[in-house]
Amino acid sequence: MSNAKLSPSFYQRQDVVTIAQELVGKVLCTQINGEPVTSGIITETEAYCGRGDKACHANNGTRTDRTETMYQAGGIAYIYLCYGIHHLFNVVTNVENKADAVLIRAIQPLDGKKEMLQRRNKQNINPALTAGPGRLSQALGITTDFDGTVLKENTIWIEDRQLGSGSSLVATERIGVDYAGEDAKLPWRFYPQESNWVSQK
DNA sequence: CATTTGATGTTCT
DNA sequence: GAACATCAAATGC
Repeated sequence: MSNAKLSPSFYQRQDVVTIAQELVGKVLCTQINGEPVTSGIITETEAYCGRGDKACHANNGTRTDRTETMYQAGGIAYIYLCYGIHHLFNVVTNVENKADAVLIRAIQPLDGKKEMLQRRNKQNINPALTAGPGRLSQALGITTDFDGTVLKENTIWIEDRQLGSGSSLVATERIGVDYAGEDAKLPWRFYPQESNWVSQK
């Protein structure tokens, strides 16, 4: 059962925080415009809940053209532009009209390292290549063009390669959400204790 | 080293 | 206009 793609039933569970924890160690893969597959181990995630979490774009039933994607059933990509420059990749979870999502903040490169270096205009493989939500999206060729894409092969998908869990997960406050008041303190950011591939240390 | 700043688009006031 | 789930380059020690 290695290389199993995660199925809709994985994403459509109710507890976005559990899903965020389980996504760490899974493998995010992309194949953009017929280019070689690029992939990496997910090393950092954050959970966002559409109900009672002020840090979430779709909190409190806020529906805009941008957040409409998050209200769809789990198992699709929610990608939006941050600070006018960076494409941030999220996995939509839960069922239709429950706007939960998991932000992927960092990966560790596996396949297609050459393509990732080209897309990032870098010479060497180090955490600056893919550790950070804007960085990994650029490395994998993810743009807002793929907002709402179903997570399946030949574009964007996630595999469970049964990689040993390695070290235990650390839970901390989320990054860059100070504006959310009390909700900014929720320990909904997860990464492996011993990984160097996280967005800040 | 740390801190500041410029880039840049979408959403909300 | 201001703020924003950011990054890289420039500036200041």
